[in-house]
Amino acid sequence: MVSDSINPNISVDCVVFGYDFKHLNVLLVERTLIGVNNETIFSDYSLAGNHIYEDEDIDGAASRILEDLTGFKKVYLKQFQSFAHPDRLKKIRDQKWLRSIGYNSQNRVITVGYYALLNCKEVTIHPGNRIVKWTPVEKVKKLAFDHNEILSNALDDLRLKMRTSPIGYELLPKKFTLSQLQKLYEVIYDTRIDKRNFRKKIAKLNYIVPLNEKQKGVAHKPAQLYMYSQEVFEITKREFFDITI
Amino acid sequence: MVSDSINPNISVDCVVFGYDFKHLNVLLVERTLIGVNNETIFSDYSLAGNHIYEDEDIDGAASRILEDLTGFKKVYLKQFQSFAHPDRLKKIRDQKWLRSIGYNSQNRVITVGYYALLNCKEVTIHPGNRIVKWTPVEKVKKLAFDHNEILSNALDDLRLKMRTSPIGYELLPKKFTLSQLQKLYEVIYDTRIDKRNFRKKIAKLNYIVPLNEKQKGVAHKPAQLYMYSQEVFEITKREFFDITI
DNA sequence: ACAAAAGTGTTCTAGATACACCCATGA
DNA sequence: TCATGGGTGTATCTAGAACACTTTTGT
Repeated sequence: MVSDSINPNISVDCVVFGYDFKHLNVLLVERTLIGVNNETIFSDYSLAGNHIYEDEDIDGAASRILEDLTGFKKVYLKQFQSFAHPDRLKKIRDQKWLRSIGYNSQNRVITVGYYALLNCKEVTIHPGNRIVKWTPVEKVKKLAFDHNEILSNALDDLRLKMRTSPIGYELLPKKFTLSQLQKLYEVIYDTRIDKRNFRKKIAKLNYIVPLNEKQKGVAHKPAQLYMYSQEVFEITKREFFDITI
Repeated sequence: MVSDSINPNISVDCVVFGYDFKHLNVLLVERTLIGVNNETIFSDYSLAGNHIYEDEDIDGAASRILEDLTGFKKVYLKQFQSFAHPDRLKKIRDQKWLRSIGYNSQNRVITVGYYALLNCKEVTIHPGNRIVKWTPVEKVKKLAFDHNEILSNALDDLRLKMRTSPIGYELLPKKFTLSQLQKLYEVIYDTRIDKRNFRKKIAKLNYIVPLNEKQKGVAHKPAQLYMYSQEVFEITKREFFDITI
């Protein structure tokens, strides 16, 4: 399928967002530079990213990188922005790192940013030989390259996109409760929502479908489970005109 | 400032939108391939685009391309999507064209898509030695390369963006009437809006400021002129939570 | 029996929609 | 004086906001 020649000028970076019912997390990959005497020169984190193959589409490259790192395929993945500042890989530690892994550190590299949405509890990460960790987005420290900027723009785009399309469900398990959905909005927009008003609003959306099933094994009244139906959404959505600002 | 070495793998394409109070137009550049006997092999249109210089940022490259073509600088310009399909330049006529202008037609090229917003009546295009024309977006025929796809995605992004940020004003002159603004929304969303309701809505937006000035020289009651104030918008905007779908 | 989250209704306010006539100007 | 687009108000309906108690389960 894919040739073994990579394009040295084009890479893809994936911001992998995962929701665990408490925080919005991002999946970070450890980057540790070891010196000749086996000492650690530095250790920090980066987003999941890599160069693309010459005969590979970028959407395909993004899924490949995600599958490589996590072991699963069917994940919501959206291209949101490209980053191409000539100096984006020119910080000293980034240059050292690039040379250590055998790259020509003088190459101009444009990276295409994607974000992935998934539910932490529904998936298991198979990181191969890399060390990865989930970090709540508000606790992320200084990352490799321009990855803080990439993360921050991904978050902005996610917040915007969630207001105009039903993508929040990608961060939840197939079957979810209304409280889990409400908490998701509260976490992403850092706000509080009234439970009764929220439920009235959701009740009007016919693409959020109640199932004949309740939560089990919880130490309180078990909640009704719901699913999101893409099919119902497609059929019932309508164009609207609104100057929301 | 800018070195003379271009990056053969990275280009920028600008979708230049212009509003003329009747249509949303896009600026197209003629592409004519002339044979050895001076016969026209084909003639069609493309978006405004070019490769970037090695030491140039892509935002800078986009403004440069826009300035080259139109002769003006201060234009709203937004990156919206990158296009990187391996076969995007592989159609026969595109290959012929690339060879005729001295490019290696086998190069893999990723292009970063931008759109520009301006008012046709407020600007004069200085296209240099190129032939350009404004075309209403709904009348655009088959374009060069993957430019129809780029245009169509730019339009989708513009329609989405206009719902959540005040960018429509970039398509109007500095001073505009409420009817011109209403018509803009009607054209872009292909819809009809009730005049009284529209005006009530606008009246609530304090960043659309009435001026002490009216239209002149029109064969009917002259309209009140308004301006958009970015400054007022920045100060009065507030975050909002909304599941609009 | 207690702790924990689920689930539910009413009142008030604000915004959306539908709709028709008079006004100021240039030709 | 006519043609053209500018400008205005009311009544109805729908959606948003504020607010507190009972229910069901596991421990």
